[in-house]
Amino acid sequence: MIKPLVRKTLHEEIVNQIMDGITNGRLQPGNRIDGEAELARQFEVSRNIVREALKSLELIGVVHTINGKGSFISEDALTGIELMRLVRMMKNENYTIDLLESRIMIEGDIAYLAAQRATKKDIEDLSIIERETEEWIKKGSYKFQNGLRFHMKVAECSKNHIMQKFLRSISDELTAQRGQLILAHKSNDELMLELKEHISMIKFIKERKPEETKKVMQMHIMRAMRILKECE
Amino acid sequence: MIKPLVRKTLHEEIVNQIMDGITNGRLQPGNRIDGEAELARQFEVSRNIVREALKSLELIGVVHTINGKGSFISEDALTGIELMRLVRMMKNENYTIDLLESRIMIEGDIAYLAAQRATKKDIEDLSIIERETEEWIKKGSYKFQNGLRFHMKVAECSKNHIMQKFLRSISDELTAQRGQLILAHKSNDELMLELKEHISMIKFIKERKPEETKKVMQMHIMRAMRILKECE
DNA sequence: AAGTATTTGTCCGTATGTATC
DNA sequence: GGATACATACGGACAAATACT
Repeated sequence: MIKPLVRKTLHEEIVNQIMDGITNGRLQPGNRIDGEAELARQFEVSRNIVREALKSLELIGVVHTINGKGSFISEDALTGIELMRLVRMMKNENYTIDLLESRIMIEGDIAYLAAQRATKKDIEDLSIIERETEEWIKKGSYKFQNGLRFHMKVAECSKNHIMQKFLRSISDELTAQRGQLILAHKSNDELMLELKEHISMIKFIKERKPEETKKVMQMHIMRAMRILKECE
Repeated sequence: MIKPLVRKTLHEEIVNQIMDGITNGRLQPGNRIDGEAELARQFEVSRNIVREALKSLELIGVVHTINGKGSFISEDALTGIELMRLVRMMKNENYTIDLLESRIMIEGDIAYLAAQRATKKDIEDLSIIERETEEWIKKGSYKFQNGLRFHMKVAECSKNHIMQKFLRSISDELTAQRGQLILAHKSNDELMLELKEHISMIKFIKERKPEETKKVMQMHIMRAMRILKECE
């Protein structure tokens, strides 16, 4: 067996230790953490290192620091930690299939909500996007990023901001991992077929048919999944 | 009008500027960022401040640093940024309703998958959890955290690690925000009713009935939502 | 193959602003 | 107001990793 040869940096080590402390209950939400100087002494590192760790944890809301008072474990520290681990998992290509499956589920839910909640203006916007996309395809200047516009607008129609942001993260990650690959394997015919599904969805949203909208959306994304699997 | 009086720290400002740069396309994935010394000169701050910002961004995978070479924008930098913004949104109590709705959707999906994929051992585990919970309720020693055990095990049955982690984040956040509140308003009768629903779900999972499992799960969570709304 | 410049990793000392009692 | 504890911020220094010649 070959060694992993990861040279962990000191601040990274401190971040992990604090996270673990919270996960296993040793550090409780609301508790004050020792001062920077004291932590530096305990970990036997410089204060700069402690600060780098603390500021990192602060960014994801695991701790919060009050000038002159000290640093405290946030009440909802676990949220940040779990989302942190979710980031790591999403970026690990071993979970690409889970990611795609998540997208199918989430987009289905979002489509369902969109059909219930889209305003008249929302539906107009969807139609405009669809027409523009059609022109781009015909011109041959279609880019992967264009394909996401429709999906993001549907997410907006759902009026659920959490699901919207989560879908955005998933899509960004999938794009980074396989965006070019997927697009390269899409013929113009396939793009036009996807466009027809878009139109079909707009119709169902307009008619307020959540279940139908959801089904078309899921079929729609499953094709991308099939294309992905084919070229592996 | 009164001033907002936000005293932003320097490293925070740098974090935001780099994030914005990536979002608006000025900084492209793969690009190298100027060295720490150079950035310190540009921002007119010390190197330590720059490092605090860079290490924070590294934790959420927006940049990665190689010793002796420099810092680079990650290919999937947007994923980290969007998940970062999701953390902020989840922690903002204005979005509690969106959060609960998300939980209803996600748990429905997870229950659906669980009914398709649970192994025999999974189902045994679920039964054990249910029996233990029943005893706790009868003893009167039921805690909110116990209620989550069943849900987390169902998530495990789904075999989708991404959805599992996301549900965990949502649940953690809801617990932090309203955990005590919800539990305080649950009578023993209500707890027993929930237990019956758990048993019903286990039955549907055993019989491989995804749609039914999903429906019970969603009803199950909607009751918590109603209790939440009642005591506002 | 060896040497030099660049860049990150780490530490130290010091000064200042802020909160608490 | 004064003392204390703490976070914020600065600048200098050297080691370790990397790149280039």
